[in-house]
Amino acid sequence: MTLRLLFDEIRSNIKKISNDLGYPIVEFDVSEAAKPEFGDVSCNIGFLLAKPIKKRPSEIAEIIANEYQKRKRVFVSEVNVHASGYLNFVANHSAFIESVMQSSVRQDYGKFDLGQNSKIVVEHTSVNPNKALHIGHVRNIVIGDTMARILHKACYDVRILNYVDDSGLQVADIVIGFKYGGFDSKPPQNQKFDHYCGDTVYVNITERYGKEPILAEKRTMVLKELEEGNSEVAKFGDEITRRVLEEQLKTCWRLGVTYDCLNFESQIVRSRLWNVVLEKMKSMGLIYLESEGKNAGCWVIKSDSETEEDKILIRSNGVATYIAKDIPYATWKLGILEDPFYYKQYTVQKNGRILWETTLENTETKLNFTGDTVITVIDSRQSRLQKIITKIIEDFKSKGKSYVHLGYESVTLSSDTAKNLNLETEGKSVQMSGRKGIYVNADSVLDILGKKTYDEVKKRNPDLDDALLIKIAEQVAVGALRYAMIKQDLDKIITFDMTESLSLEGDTGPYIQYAYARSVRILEKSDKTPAFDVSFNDLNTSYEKNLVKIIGKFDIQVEDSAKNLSPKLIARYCYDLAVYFNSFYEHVKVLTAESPEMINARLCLVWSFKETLVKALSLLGIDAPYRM
RNA sequence: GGGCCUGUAGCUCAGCUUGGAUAGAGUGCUGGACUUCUAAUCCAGUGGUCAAGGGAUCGAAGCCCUUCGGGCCCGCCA
Repeated sequence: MTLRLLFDEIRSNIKKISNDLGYPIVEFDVSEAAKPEFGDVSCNIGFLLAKPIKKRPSEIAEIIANEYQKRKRVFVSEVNVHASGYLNFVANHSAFIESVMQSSVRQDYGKFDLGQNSKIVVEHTSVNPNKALHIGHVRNIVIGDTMARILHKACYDVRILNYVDDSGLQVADIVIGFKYGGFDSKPPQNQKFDHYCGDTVYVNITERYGKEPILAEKRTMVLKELEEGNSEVAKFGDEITRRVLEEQLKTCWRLGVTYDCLNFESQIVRSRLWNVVLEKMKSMGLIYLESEGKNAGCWVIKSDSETEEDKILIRSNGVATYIAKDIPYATWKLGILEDPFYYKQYTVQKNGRILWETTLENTETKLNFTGDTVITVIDSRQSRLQKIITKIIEDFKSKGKSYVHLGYESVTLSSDTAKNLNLETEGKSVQMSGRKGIYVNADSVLDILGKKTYDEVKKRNPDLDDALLIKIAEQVAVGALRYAMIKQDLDKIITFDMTESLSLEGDTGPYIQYAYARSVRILEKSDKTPAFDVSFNDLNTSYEKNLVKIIGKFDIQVEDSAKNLSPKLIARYCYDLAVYFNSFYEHVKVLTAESPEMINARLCLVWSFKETLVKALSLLGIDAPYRM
């Protein structure tokens, strides 16, 4: 019995009692008690029935409590009425603890069958392949990757996609840099190619457009050639794109992120999927040829409201707009149209997962990366566009809610960090911009964090060899960055400050990892293997009870997080686990407990905690080092 | 002008979906705890007109309306 089973029992009993008493049906809430002194579980049914049956909440709670006493109650030891009107329950300690301990050591603990193996696509990252990933991209990547892991835990069949926009202006810009801007396509020694393209070539070329009209002229031409795909420029563009992509992926893998398939925009364009979608939209009457007004001669999507502008899909000169690349891609992800692609293996990733890529050449390999539901992780500046796509897809599928835009607010740079980039902002934070060179690269942050944690781990663990120190430092650096990017609500702006992000205390990834290392250490120092076939009744301090209770909540957290597409709930859960463990650690001695039985019982609890934490952290993509 | 998001402690944020018990963390500041399973820790104190006003409710940080402050989006660019 985890907490969920306790809730379920109380819920069904109250429902029965209320029904037997002839009360009207109300949507009452059964939830964890707000404070320990109230008990373990609370129910608000008294408040809800107060009006319909004209009794005071506490009076109703009293009646139900009396009735509850008469019923069979296996997992509830006490039913109390609070003067406020709440109905409070105390769990049967021995039954509860026994069940949490047993279930928490199971390999699949925390799993909750919400998805019933239905296919779900998560698309994230999707960074233009002309630059290195900066910390703003990291937020996207971490949200997408974490969500994918949580959905998998909630029994969805998850496919992860990364969309490579290799035919856009940004790629054209660096192609121009190499072809006409005088840049060598070999980066200076020791510099990653993506850093070189983004930090040097891209920033330089966009700056020169104003002064050198010849470069600007080349732009349109290069862009066209990239889309069409047969020219020498297109081949060169493809080569450059792939070199950048490879370096970007290295950063993603460093963060513990993997994918199933890379989708190249150029191929979507060249596959002519757009024409099929267009004809279908015309025949379904989803788009209109405007005959008058400022949009005369354009195919448009009519807006619902009067104030919102219509969205142009095809210009009066017959050329499709940007959104025309997104719509066929969205239909492809949902498997609405016949798949024009073949697939070939890009690489095998570190975790053994094969990464595929789309191709238009017939490789005789047909795979399926579509889903019944598609989640697209894009920052909320794209909300308007995503709303249009969602609407069109709904018209296509008529099934509703199959295309979900998971939006999030952007990452800005604090004024201090901006100052380090020679940018004076008068104390205000500033939006990042790849074009203007205002950003902090993900690799740099990880390197700086890694250096700091390396020194710290070495100081604390002088006995460890260097290779291990480096590994631990990297795990802590990644943990710190991933946690910082995921703990906050999606619609809050994250202001990134380099100095602040180096803090590893308090509500941080390393704090949680540290709790794990402590638990491992206890188990390591004990010469006994914990035996679980005993009674745990003696674990009855508040520190122990709290820890058991939080461990017992894991599957509920997974459910909530998956249902609400809210990855931060798992981050908070990990933090709470660590807080309760640290408190236990300081107040309750394990290895020097009063009896061998007590030592064993507490070792079991530590083991349970360790297993649960490592599973929860893995949903965040954070490794837990055993020493730090 | 329209749309989306946001405003809770000095600072950074939980809580708001689904109204209910004394509004919680981290950080900062003050003080305390290492001969002890790792002090990246723990414990105590400090700190709040939940932006403002109104409404419905027995009851509002939460729901509705208005106002104000902050951010983002609204091209026959991508």
